[in-house]
Amino acid sequence: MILDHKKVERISKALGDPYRLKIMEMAKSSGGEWVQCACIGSNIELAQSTISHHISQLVDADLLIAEKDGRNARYQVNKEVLSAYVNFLNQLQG
Amino acid sequence: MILDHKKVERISKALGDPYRLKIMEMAKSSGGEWVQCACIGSNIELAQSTISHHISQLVDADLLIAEKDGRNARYQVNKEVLSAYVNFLNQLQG
DNA sequence: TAAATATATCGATAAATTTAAATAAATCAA
DNA sequence: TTGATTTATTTAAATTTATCGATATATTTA
Repeated sequence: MILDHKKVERISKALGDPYRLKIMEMAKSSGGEWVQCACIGSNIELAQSTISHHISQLVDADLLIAEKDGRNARYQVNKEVLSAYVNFLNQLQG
Repeated sequence: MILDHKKVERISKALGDPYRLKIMEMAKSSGGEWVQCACIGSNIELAQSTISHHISQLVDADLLIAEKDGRNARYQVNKEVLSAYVNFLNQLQG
């Protein structure tokens, strides 16, 4: 998968925030499993609406894959996009 | 080299702008050689002060190594930091 | 059906970022 | 030394982003 500049910008921006980095790490530490939105909320000291907004940005950047389960939502790291982003960065090294 | 979260945030933010991405690519395409600041300026349609500001952000994030040569400045991609950033991202894949 | 729960969206405001004009500082060249 | 050149800094305006409270939507449970 090849990312265009707009996409790389979107991903970088999404990763440029401490709370969103924390969310990514929580999604990762679940070892490939889905992470509940509620679980994220209980570990970050921000309003629920703010957390929802942060998650949206990660999903919009395709860094997280979202899934609805009844009234809950759960998320997973999108390894394919992350690895395409890494490829772009490696190519930046010359 | 291991990057803390603050550093990762700083790097991501620096990469989250189209002009700064363009600057990084210009620095890369020089094949390990130094790129003149003036060269960057002549390829980006922004005010000189704005470009200088963008470059500062890349240098502050340690994505670019800066060197002064008389009244000129030149830059190089910091491969070590870029690769540490890539390591962080890979580790995010679980 | 009604109440409770989980998440998303909207509107307002605060904070941060982007941009450029003006200016400063340093160096080069005549 | 004087004037031109290159880059950095300062300041201010415009734009974008972050945050939260209130509310909406969808779903589960009693």
